Amino acid sequence: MSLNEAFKALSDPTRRQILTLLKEDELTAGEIASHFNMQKPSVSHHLKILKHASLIDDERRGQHIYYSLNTTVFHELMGWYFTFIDREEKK
Amino acid sequence: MSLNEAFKALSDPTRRQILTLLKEDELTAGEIASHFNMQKPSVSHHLKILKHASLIDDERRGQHIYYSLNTTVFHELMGWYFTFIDREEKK
DNA sequence: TAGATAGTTAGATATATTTCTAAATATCTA
DNA sequence: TAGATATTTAGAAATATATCTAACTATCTA
Repeated sequence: MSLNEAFKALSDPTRRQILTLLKEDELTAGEIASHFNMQKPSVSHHLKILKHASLIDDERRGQHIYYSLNTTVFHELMGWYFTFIDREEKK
Repeated sequence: MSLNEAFKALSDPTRRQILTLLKEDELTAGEIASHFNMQKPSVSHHLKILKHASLIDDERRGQHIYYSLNTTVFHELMGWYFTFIDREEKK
């Protein structure tokens, strides 16, 4: 999965806030939605984009779907940013 | 300037490539534009967005405007990402 | 199996973004 | 100062994105 999707996914403030919520612990779709002033289908759409970018994982347990952070891509993104910081030391 | 602008600016592949070009050295608007299959006004628009997000600086020298990286916001973004990676060590 | 609860999908609409062409501004040089 | 070069601004068109409501799917429980 290209970082392209991740950069796109991270460009929306709602999606970044969802990730921030998931830093603490996994949450169900409903719990996530309850944090926002937005209808559930809209939140569901954001979750889909985050999942597509591999920034989160989902797992159904009974009636609920639990979402959790997947940090693999965060590491890759850090690597990308690091190439910009890194060059300063070479000067 | 909020990181919001930076995240938005970074969501476009052309803009990320402009930043990558500027890792090597400062470049004029024309030099940057010559790397893309796109008219100059479109590149100029991307430069404006990067500048607005404080990801680059510009400086006119005679007829040319030189663009260069401004790494301050890169550091701030790294900090944001780090809060996601960091929590893994706490487990 | 019917009803309730959790969540997604579909489709519409409003807004934002990307790109283009044409025109304007800034600087240099003969 | 006129013409050439570098770059941006303005405005239009096409595409993408975010959000909503209505309807659908999945699971649980009485």
